Amino acid sequence: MLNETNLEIPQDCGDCPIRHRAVCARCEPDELEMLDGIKYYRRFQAGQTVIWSGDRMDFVGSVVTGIATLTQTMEDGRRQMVGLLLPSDFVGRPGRAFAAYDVVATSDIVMCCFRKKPFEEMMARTPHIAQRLLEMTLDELDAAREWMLVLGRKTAREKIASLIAIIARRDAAIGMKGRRGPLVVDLPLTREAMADYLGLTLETVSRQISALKRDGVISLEGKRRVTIPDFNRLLDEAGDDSDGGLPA
Amino acid sequence: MLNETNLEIPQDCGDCPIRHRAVCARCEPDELEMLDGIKYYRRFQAGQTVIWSGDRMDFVGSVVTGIATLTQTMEDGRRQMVGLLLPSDFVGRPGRAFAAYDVVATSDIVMCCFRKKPFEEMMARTPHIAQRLLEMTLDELDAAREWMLVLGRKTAREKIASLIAIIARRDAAIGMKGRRGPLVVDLPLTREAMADYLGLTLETVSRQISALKRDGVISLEGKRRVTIPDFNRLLDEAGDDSDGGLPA
DNA sequence: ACCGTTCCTTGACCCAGGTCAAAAATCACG
DNA sequence: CGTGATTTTTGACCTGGGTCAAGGAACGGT
Repeated sequence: MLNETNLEIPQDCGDCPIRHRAVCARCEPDELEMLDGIKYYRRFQAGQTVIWSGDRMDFVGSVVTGIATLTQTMEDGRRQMVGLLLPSDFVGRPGRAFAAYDVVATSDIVMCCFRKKPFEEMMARTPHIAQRLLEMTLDELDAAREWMLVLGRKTAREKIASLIAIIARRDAAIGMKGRRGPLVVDLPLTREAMADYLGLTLETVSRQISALKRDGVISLEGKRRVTIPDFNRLLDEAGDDSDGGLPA
Repeated sequence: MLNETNLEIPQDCGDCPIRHRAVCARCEPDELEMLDGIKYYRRFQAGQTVIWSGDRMDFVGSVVTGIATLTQTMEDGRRQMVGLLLPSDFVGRPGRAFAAYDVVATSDIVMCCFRKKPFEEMMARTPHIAQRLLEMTLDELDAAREWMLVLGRKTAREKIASLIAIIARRDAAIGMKGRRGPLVVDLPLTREAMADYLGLTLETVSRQISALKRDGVISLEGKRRVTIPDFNRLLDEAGDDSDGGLPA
């Protein structure tokens, strides 16, 4: 666990895996070069806390590889995940000095960071960045609202099915690997993290996953790898309109 | 109910009550004048649906007066409110052709609308608008995330206390009326709408309000008017850090 | 003042999911 | 491959909030 994989990965924006999805997606070559000048990479190990809620935040940045979570915690320890950060997702809020949520690395991650001040200045001069950030924020708001429906109105079984469906969709959006036939998805979360995401207990998560497996909606290989023989069946179990599925 | 109060209220942006909080907040006089040229007002009566989810949306706009809600509905009728639109809040998403949620007028409302196309064009040329919209969207995202904690982890009693606290805070932010002493707040929502907001049934909402009254946390005058003798007590019941309250 | 409608309250009962407890599976590491 | 730590599964039981049902209270129209 304590392996020091802190080698810096100096990288050119040109071969960046998230070049076309992150805040910089719309930037012209010259703008990109300026960003290139103020960026630096940071690595975090699985389980590490990137930022504590309430801490001063002197940077913003993008997840380049790996998965992180945004969570809120009440005084008595109840926790709710409020965001799942996949590659290209943005962390931090320009114009805000203190973190509003805990950010935790769920897997080993690499982040592309910018010191807040220079980034804000650059944003003021570069509409392409602000435009892209607005677009991404609107997408996140939509995702948050969909999640409010899940949290407020769905049953435990529907919640699990919804989570698997969402992860499967995002995987598909990125990887575009072998369409047709059964999907295979890696759940990047522990049962406890899923529970925090879904407003459930980890016992209930476990029971409902077992139930979906028993009923043939999914099958498991190990604890984390899920096979989905029929995606529409899964959407049905999630209580979603079955037309909202993958692009055909 | 069918009184035709459809008189247009031609209004100058200069005396607009939401001039300094809406999308136009940052605009310079000349920019404001351009907006003025493409705006028009629409009124809706309490209970009227402004937009149905899935409908083509050819305008965006701001709530000027009154209250509206954003809700999502599942096929079987389960409903979740995902936004509460108060004066100055923005409706619609630039770049999106179809509404993602139902928008319903909870009280009589006046909206300041812009046809989508001209507004988008103007946004591209006017960074002040895009900047303000980004800021507002980030605020909404924060609100949505706070709401995810409420939906996912709070008890029914805490949910009700949270809702009252939030409405009290927003009222205070706008009105800045008589600080000190017991707050008086009008709940702009029916019990059913509160239930849709909180992921509860209306019966549970009613019971919990009665319980908070019985325990002296609030008192009621009629069904909608709430008096809060001790705001910190209310925050406590909401499960919030009691320091997050009103500015002292 | 009466009626119909809408909104709200309260009671009785029940069940989905939480809690507590223990065992099983998996993994890291010597 | 054995040992301890971590994660997951499963069982037994309980409770918060949902469901169903019956009244009340408030309001607008005639």
